[in-house]
Amino acid sequence: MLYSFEGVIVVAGAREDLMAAGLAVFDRDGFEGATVAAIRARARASNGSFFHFFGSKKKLAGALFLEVLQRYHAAVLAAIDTPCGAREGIDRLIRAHLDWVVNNRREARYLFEISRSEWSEEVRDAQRAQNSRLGEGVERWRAPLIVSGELLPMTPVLFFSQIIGPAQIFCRAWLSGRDRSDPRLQADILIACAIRALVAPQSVADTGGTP
Amino acid sequence: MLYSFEGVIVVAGAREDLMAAGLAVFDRDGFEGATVAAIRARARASNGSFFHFFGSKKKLAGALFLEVLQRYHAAVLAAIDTPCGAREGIDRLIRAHLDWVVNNRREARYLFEISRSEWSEEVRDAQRAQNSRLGEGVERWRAPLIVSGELLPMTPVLFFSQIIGPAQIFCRAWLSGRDRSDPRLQADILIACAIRALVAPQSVADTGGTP
DNA sequence: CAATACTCTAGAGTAATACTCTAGAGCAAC
DNA sequence: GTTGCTCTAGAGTATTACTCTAGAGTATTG
Repeated sequence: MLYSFEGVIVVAGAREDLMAAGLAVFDRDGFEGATVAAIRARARASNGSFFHFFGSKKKLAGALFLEVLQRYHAAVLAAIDTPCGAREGIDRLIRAHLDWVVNNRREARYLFEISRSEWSEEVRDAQRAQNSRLGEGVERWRAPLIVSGELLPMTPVLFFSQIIGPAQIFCRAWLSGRDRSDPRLQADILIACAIRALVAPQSVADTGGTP
Repeated sequence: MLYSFEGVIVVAGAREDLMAAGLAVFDRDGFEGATVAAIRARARASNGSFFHFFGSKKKLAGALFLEVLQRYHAAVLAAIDTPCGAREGIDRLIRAHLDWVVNNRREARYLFEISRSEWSEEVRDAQRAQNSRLGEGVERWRAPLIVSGELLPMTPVLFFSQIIGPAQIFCRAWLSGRDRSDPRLQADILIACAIRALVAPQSVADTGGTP
């Protein structure tokens, strides 16, 4: 079913309702606690509909995972779609990650906490494809900066691990409720550490680091 | 039941058998796929025994989580129990983490992949207590190095996020099977990045970095 | 229009499984 | 011997993921 809402084309229908309901129920009850009945009820869909669109609870979870992953990647890529230097890009990437997690808590909780890695091959392949597309996007921004000597040379995964890894420690603590303080409060210091780890020394001196 | 095996006192019995069986079955089938029947069968314990010791499947999982967490923390703390400088300590901490994950794949998979944060308050409190004990241990090593100016001053959690965060990206990819290559291959470069992020600049020059 | 095929809805029924309950064996204390 | 406690045993129950059959709605084709 297609209709427009406030000028934007919106896709709705039982399938989309079920996925939205799934996200909500997974967030409230966790993966184990979430029952198909609860998801069906929230989406006002019959049992037949549920198993027509998704063959199982796990397949719904897999479809949801890929959709949320896509939205997350889009948010990260959007941070560096306009050209910028090494420090500026690192700043934007880390802030994009923190912002997305805080502004999309439900989705982030699902992506990083609730969803398990017991996906089917199909889902895993799609995940790999998504990951490499994200990698390519980041590389388009990063490669020239390695050539110009602003960024230290390293593998794409290692670079990403330095950007996202430390931030994720705070995000996971916040998402699980273990820590109440907004992870964005750590943005400045996380960025400073990442710049020291990733930006070439002379470049640090050039642009003038914090005194 | 207590008996000694090769000179070491070993505790065994239905409770321990069930926990070991739980770890094995969770590793093989994931949390969802693991059935109480499978765990019981592997431990050769009756249904009554299972629910006598652990009131539910989740409580077994919680007990297992705390036990594995304790072993992991012990391994990390052991890395810095003998005095050492900033660079040496960072090196040891990162290697200890990577080594533990690779040498205890089952436990690591359980800790970082399978077990989720849907624990009871009791388990979460115990987790917090464990975490702060780890934090204290790390601080005993770190505090003097901040005073002496070798390490940059920052909060304990931020420091830990820089040590563990990037390494975890590789460990999770390896644990999930997404990436086959041994995460320990990244040790040197992860350590180099962490040193740039955490060690005071003059100290970097002093000790002579890799050319 | 009629016939057909296809998508989706509906809900009763089934099999699996986490958990409960009652009974009792083994053992220690007194 | 009796009592009390810990642990074992397994039959029974309630929940829940999933299957199956039937049919309504809708597009397609002759």
